[in-house]
Amino acid sequence: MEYNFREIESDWRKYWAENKTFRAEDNSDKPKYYVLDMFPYPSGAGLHVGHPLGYIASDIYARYKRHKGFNVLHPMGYDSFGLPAEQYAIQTGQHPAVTTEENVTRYRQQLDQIGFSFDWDREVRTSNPEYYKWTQWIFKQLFDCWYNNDSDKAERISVLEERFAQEGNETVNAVHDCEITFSASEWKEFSEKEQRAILMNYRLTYLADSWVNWCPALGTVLANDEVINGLSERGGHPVEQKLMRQWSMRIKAYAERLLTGLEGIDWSDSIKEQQRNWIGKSVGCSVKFQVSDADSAIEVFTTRPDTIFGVSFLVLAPEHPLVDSLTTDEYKEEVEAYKKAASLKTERDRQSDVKNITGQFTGGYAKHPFTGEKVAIWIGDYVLASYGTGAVMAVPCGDQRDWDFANHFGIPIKNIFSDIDISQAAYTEKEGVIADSDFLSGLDVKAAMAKAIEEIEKQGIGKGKTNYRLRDAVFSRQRFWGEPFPVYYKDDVPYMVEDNQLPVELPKVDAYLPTEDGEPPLARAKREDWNVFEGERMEFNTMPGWAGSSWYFLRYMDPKNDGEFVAKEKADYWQNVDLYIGGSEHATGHLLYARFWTKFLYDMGYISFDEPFKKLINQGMILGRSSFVYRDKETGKFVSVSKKDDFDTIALHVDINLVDNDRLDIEAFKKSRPDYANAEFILEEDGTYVCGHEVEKMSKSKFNVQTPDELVEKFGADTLRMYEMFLGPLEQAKPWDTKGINGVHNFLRKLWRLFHNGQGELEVVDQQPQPEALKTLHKTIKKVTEDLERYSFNTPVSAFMIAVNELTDQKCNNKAVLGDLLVLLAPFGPHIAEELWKKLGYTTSIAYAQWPEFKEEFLVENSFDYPVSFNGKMRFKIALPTDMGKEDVEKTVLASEQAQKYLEGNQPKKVIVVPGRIVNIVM
RNA sequence: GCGGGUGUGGUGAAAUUGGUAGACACGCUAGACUUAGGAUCUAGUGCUUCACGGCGUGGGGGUUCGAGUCCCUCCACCCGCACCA
Repeated sequence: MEYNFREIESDWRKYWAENKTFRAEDNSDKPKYYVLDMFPYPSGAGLHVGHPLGYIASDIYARYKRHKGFNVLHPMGYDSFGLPAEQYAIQTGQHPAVTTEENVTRYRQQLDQIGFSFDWDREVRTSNPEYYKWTQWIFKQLFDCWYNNDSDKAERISVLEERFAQEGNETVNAVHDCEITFSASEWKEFSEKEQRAILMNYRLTYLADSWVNWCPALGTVLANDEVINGLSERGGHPVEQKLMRQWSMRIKAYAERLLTGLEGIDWSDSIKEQQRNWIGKSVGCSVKFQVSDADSAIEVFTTRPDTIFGVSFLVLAPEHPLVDSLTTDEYKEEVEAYKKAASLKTERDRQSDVKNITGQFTGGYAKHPFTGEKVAIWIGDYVLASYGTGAVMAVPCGDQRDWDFANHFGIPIKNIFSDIDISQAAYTEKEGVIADSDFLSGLDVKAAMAKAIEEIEKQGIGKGKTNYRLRDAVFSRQRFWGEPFPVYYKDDVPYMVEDNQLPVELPKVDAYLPTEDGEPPLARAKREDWNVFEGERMEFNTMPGWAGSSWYFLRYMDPKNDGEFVAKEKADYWQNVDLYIGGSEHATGHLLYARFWTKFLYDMGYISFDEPFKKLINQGMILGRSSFVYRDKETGKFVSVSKKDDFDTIALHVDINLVDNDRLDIEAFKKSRPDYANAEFILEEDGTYVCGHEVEKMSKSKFNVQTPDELVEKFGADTLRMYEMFLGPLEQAKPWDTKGINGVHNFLRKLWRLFHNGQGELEVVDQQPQPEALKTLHKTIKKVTEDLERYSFNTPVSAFMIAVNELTDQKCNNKAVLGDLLVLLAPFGPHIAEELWKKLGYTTSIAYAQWPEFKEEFLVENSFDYPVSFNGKMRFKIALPTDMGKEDVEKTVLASEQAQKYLEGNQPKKVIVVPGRIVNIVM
């Protein structure tokens, strides 16, 4: 019987589904292991070969862990809220839920044919009301909490209210935006509305007027991680700054913990570094500069308090609130003009205009806090309103931007560094000796910093401070297809919907566009269209894409629980994700938000771990290999690649399905489009048309999309799985190339033949294995096990090929050896492994067969492989027991016949021994 | 500018703690066989040389009996961040 993968694979998939082979138990004596993929957004395009790459790797690992005796949780679901379904809805009027349902069905079909061992009973979809009920509930928890810096965790807002009532807010060490201070009695005097407005400044999710990234083309605001170089991540539309009343998440509260938490998790340096960058911690201090002719003071943030005597001017952001009051009449016009020009610049303009130095003197002066000298106050758009205090003290001798600014405007530069020349550039190194600086003179930079902060604090003009670049995350989207907020308004004050009324479901709307007044689509819903309606109106915004994905890994533990987002005992059993696989594009988005929410839920005692993903692997992107034909502009003929330079041609993408090994299938090409029916060609000498090629991102428009479906049809799922792994290291980006897939397919055929005789009948013997077969087997056990333990998925495939080649040469058909080999192979090619396993006479699925144990004794022989003369050295490759010490190896080798012959009675100069390996004898 | 990563045959890539570089596979060459299957089998395939040999892991230098691997330095490419005070 031939290797009939089609029949085998569909049979086994049916068997697994019917028997729920991969169901994870919530209670088990076995140790748990949680393997998770980043769940996909079910787009209309379906899966291409790049999507399953990570899923295959995680599936291999999950199956491996089952063989190793773990109770494995390996679920899958859909991040099913999102923009494309909504855009489609706007165009066609079809409800996004319908589109989403269709796409999910298609995804499921495609996923199913690859033979994944998901526990589908635990599937989650973020757009299901039973799911987003709990997204809304978590939002409510965040609303009901504030961050206490003293206990360094989130606490209930009721605790805060009590403290306000007892001591006011001055003694409360919270992360907040509250600009006023009040006493206990004042607090009690406030109306409820006033109290709620104040509390809003403390809540972990809050409604406030904030400067947000507004994308007119998408008609919604975006979070910072959704904006790349001033353009929207989706669609690449321009983004502008706009002041809007929006919900935000006070992620800043967790900045320090998000930073330190990175140390304990096993993620790649590059992702950790990206998160560190994004959080952007800088340690320094704040300093107040008294404005000369006014009562006000300008507070600046600096990381170099040691250079305070080098200050020669201050620069404020054009948006700084004090600018207007500082500006003298003389400069009013120029300052206004500058402010206007700055406000017209988009984020993108400002970034691309970095080298252009601009600024404007305000006419105002401040007093240097130590020298009392006059310090000119400028405005400049290189100072960002949103970072620090929106004002900087400029030290041209120690900061290149300040140096450039001073030189450009002819401001004198004071040098406070000993023996450093600053005539050509600023001295930005954080080492050296400070000079000409009163009490700091003679100190090195480090000591001067400490001393400066001490002095600043003593004088009460500032204090040591840590700043983070991380901004609070905007949480509202003016879209339809997202989670509704569990929020209603009464007297324009937001209130939360009661728990027992959740979920607030998406209401029916007549169109998915914003209203004429520019309100979000939900504003179209009538009162009766809402399943919950309270107060004067409901919240019209919806939550962003990352809301549902920030906690979904918890829901898999207890997907059907209607009373809690996850039962405590289930979360305690499963703990955090042991292995998480997905793309690196979520570094500063999903991966950061999920960590934030996990830490919050931990603070609240709902879960007992504060990092969601222990080990993270980022699979590389699979790129497409596009094919091109070259059309002569003059004649319209298609010119083969080697001759294209003789003509004036344009390159056209050609569907890769019409191309095999760069050779164009001319007949199929002619049929592919009516206007190609009479195409003429200029061919190669051998009469074929050879296409050009290029590596690009896989996309429909480039005709370079390879779907897994066709490959499964042609070669089977096992071949596809193993080939995707064989392609190269998981984490590396690589172009898709189907060329080598035959090699993997042939390997599986060869494996099949190993079990069968020439007539195609099963032929295995159940007796004592040959030593050489055992050697091959145990070599493979060692290799595959070690490789999987270090998450290497490509190298085991080669090991299998070597094993099968060797066993074929040995004509091995030993049941015990082949059985163990099948277990090793099962994670990679589960269908063929199951089939052959059954043929060997086993009645239960191979999925839980015990992983074979490596035994060194089968590899070791007490003999010298060969001695070689090597540049005056005698080299032995030996295989000796590893427990034999270096000295014993040396003695044994020297005593050997071969060595004696080489030495001819002389003493060796040196003997170098690597145990279990090689011995060099130097004469 | 800062940070992270990668450089190995025609191609994808292997290579424990430094220990025969190029395993395995694709492709290619020659041959065998056939029940034409994306078959199978045999031999070859880093460069160079008729050969002996020599040279080879981006370039240069170093440590070592021995370096793809460790150290220094330079180069190229990729990714992330970037007037962040």
